[in-house]
Amino acid sequence: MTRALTRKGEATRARIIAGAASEIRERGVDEVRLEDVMAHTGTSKGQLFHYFPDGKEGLLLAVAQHEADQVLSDQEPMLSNLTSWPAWLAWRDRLIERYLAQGVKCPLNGLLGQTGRRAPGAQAIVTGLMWRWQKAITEGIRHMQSTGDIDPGIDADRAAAALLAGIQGGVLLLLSTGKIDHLEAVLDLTIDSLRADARTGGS
Amino acid sequence: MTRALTRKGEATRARIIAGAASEIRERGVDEVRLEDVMAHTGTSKGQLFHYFPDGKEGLLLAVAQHEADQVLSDQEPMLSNLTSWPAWLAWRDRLIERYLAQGVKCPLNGLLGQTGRRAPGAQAIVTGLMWRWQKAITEGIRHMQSTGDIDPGIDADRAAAALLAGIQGGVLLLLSTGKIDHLEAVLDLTIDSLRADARTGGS
DNA sequence: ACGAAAATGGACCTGCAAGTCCAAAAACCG
DNA sequence: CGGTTTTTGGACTTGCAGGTCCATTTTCGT
Repeated sequence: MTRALTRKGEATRARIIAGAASEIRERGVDEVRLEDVMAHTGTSKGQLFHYFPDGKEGLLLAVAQHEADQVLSDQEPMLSNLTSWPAWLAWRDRLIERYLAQGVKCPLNGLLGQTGRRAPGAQAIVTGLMWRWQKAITEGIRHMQSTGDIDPGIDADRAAAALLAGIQGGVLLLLSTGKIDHLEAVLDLTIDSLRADARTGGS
Repeated sequence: MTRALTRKGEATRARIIAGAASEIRERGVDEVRLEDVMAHTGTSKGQLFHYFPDGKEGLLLAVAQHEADQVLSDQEPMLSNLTSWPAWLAWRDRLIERYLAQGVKCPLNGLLGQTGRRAPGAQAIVTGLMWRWQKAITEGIRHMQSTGDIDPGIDADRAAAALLAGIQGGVLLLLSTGKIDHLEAVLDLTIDSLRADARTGGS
């Protein structure tokens, strides 16, 4: 196979991805020229096309994957341990804190709308991210149902879908308005609603 | 003033905006060249820059405003008449129907992420759209509270913020995954939650 | 009808950013 | 070590899309 990557090469490749990702978060996909990436990572055009033969498209794809992974790992270990109400609140706090800190510089912003159009494969990456994300939430709900903290009658998948959508919309509105209020409202009200269902036994 | 626009001119200008909007919905902002707009609307380059002296940026801004208005007017008259539970469900159905029909060709997709970066003013347009949208929902909730159909104890603005975020996220996920499930789940569960609060009197 | 202002068509210019190419340097491996 | 492969630098090419310009036609107001 053509699988040949020196240790140094591996490092350079990683540096390019990380640098490009950072640059894109800062300025947006279509404001970032390959030249910017070169300057920011101390590389040459030859290197870019050496490690990403498909040019910008290939690079964007790699960046998209990098960012998608980051989004989830930033929520760990909370996201994978939604096993009690305090754990849910800790996860909530982590989300708020994270998005508040990053403000407008959101990797999702780049991934969706922008990268998605150019690189067809990026669509798949986003879909995969959402799927994994929702799956984690679903498992959290199921666990709470198994312990009786959430009414077993509700459809865990459907509830997770709604919560995930709320989060995405909250982040979107954070990007548009600069205010975190929507994200907060969604998280608090949705989680409250899950707790309420347990109390009232609403089917 | 330089305010001079013949009847014919007005028509041409409108045709350009409508055509550009359609083209952008179809292929995305950065896939649409001025040449495409010209071909699609039967206009010349001279006309484009005659009606939009700021070039592509100005045109995009006009398109953004056009699309933003469309988003809300598409929800009328339901959105402004959220005065009973059947009315809420009718609104819900209209939303589902509308977004199901338009599928991936979403004006918001163009407005956010893409137009937003290029034209600073587009950000303001999106913010304005969200604000008006949320205001309409808030008023719906307040009305239901006044008739006792929703518990007066809940924060109408906060609930509306959460619902709006859910809708945005639902649409976003529709764009990513092609499935309407998230939007449906958000609408149904959120509205159900509002009704439940009325029954249980949960504060 | 007629002069002024607006509308239209399209040739032309220009800058820029992606992509190509190759030659030199460094790393790898037995 | 020495041959081979990878890595690197950067000059050069190319295509294209946005923007400029102006000559011509149409519309408008009186």
